[in-house]
Amino acid sequence: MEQMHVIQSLAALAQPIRLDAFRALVVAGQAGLTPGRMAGTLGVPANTLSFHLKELAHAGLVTQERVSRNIVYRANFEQVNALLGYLTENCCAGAPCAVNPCAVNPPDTACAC
Amino acid sequence: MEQMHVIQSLAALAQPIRLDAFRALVVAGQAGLTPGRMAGTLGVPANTLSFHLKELAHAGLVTQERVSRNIVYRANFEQVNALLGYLTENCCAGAPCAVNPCAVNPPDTACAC
DNA sequence: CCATTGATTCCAGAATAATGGAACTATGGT
DNA sequence: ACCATAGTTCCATTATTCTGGAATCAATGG
Repeated sequence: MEQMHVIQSLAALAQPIRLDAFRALVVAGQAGLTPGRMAGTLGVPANTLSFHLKELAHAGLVTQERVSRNIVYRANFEQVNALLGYLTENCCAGAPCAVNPCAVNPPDTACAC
Repeated sequence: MEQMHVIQSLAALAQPIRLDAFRALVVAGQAGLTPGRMAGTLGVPANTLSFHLKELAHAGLVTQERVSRNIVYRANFEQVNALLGYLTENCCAGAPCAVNPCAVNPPDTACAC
């Protein structure tokens, strides 16, 4: 995952409406949610929500699938995991440290915690 | 960790200079780095870097300690872990899912993965 | 106490992001 | 073909963030 893409993902999540929407999708899991539903529960105008969902989709954090009249949005968990891993890559130059001992990082990164 | 603070942390990381600086601090670990060093390696004017470091500090992602003429910045790992946990809280409403099986979440959150 | 080095603050211009009204597209029902 | 519903795109306004020159503050050495 390269720098630019990470920035884009972080920026996508760094906005109240988008963070709420994303977290709702995380909770919804495989079932996903439609914009209509989200607009209702989050109390956001449809066009504004659409704008923000596009940001999330563009960052690859959510996927869209049309189902008849509706469009179902789902959180993209792989993308989130990749993002989390990036932040602690090579932490402490390999020395034992305070980062989550259960290793967000894949084994090939230098972090030994 | 509340919503507003999470937004602030994500926004702090969603900027190229700040993400570079933060990752450098993550790698540096307990030793930390001074603004002077970072300005050199990152190729950023001192005042601009200072502005960005303040953003990171304000979000609680880094700490500062004065050591004689220098100020040593260090990454705050606890804060990062809290941030990562927030993103996948209650994922999939408790159903088994694709989120990191090694559980970024503390045990009391519903995610069973 | 003055000079030097390391770092921050002040400021104003430039760039980027967020908002919501109105118009548009797509699907399905009658 | 027509209408209703679900979502998206367009656009202009507003608000926020980024940048770097100049001035300032803090600590040390002569």
